[in-house]
Amino acid sequence: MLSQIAASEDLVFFRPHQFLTREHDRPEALYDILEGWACRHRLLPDGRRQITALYLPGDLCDPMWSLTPTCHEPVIALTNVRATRKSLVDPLTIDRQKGFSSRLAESVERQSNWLVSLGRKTAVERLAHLLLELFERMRRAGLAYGQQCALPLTQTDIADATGLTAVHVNRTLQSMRSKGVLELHSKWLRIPDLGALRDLAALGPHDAL
Amino acid sequence: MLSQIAASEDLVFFRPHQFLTREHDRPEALYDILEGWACRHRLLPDGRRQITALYLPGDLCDPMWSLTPTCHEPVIALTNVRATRKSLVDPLTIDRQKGFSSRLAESVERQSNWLVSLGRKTAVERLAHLLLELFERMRRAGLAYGQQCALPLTQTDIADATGLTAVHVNRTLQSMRSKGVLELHSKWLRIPDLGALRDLAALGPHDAL
DNA sequence: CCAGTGAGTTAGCCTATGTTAGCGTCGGGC
DNA sequence: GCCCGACGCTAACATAGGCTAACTCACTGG
Repeated sequence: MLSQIAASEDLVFFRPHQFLTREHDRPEALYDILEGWACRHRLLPDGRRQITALYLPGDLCDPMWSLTPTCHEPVIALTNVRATRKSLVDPLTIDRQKGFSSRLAESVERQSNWLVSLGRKTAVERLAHLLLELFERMRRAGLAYGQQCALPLTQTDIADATGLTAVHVNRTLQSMRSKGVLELHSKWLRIPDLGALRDLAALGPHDAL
Repeated sequence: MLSQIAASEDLVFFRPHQFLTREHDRPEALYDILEGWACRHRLLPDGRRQITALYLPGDLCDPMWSLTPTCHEPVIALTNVRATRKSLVDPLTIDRQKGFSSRLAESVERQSNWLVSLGRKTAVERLAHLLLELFERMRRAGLAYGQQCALPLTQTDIADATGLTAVHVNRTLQSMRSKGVLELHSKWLRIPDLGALRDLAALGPHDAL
């Protein structure tokens, strides 16, 4: 039930629902994801759940831990995850990490984007925004093939990331699919018309993904 | 990427709606607010608006600019603001600033709290949460008097911070007022029963404010 | 083989919240 | 004194999205 033994000093594996980081841990290491997806989330006392960040292959989870004395939100695997563990013992090693500060900046900006999405966007806009973001991140990670990529989230995961219910995510995805702006079957996403999806996402002219 | 706050400090003033920082500026200075309130926000193409951070006296706006190459969201004054301008000059020593990293950490954590609030909480919970947070911050800044403090936001501002409409904020505040959990008239907040308000805010057992 | 589980799907009903519109008050500028 | 624009407030109506509950498929394990 706890994490499996590392195959080598740095390499670690996790199964779905396993914790990479527990709440209130003092952050001692960051995980660089090689394969699989993970998320950071929060549970309200009555069980409502909000996913506050998604981690894809190539992501560090979470760069924000380098800023805070304690992890206020747990990180869990959504799929099988293979990662390398980067010790935080010496903060300077992290600062020297190649690309660390740009990853941190991206992470902070994405959090703002999500805030706007959750606060002011409709279901269609939130889904379009999320799926575009994820596709773009997969593309940058070299994991997109043309207009397609893997998307190993359940509809419940998507609901918890977008602040909707799973039922409504289903309804909304159906309707988007029937309009031909996206396809999403069996953990596989295809975006026939990127421009159309962007229009649906209510992005500002300067919003990057 | 990290920048130092230079020794030189200028006193500056802003009027309501004036920009402290414009979108897409390269951040050259942070403002330490001495008096008045400000916010960071974002506008969607059709005019919907989301406030992504609030700045009270004693706050630095925005510590996050030290992480990003460009300000992706404008900061504007909500009231008259008096602040000192801290120039960002030397890229290596910002973390020497007294209290800077803890301010940054708080700012990052608050952003997560808001994300959960916008994604999963009801109107009552969001308002309770926001007002508690603001009261607590005012208290820490030495600006609360017993169970009261100034709260110079319009109901429209509150709506844009909580992802609700001004009309619904009004309705909900009325109902909370009639239940005796808070009073909010003429820019002045009173919280007769802090515990009751906390219960309404759907906070986790470990959520600080 | 069967039972159990997780995921996607659909339907019907329900309510929290949005929308629109209008009213009254206040304070500032002229 | 008189506008005029913010702002708070209310009411009537509209709807996006929540809630509950089934049913279907895999898939898994015994």
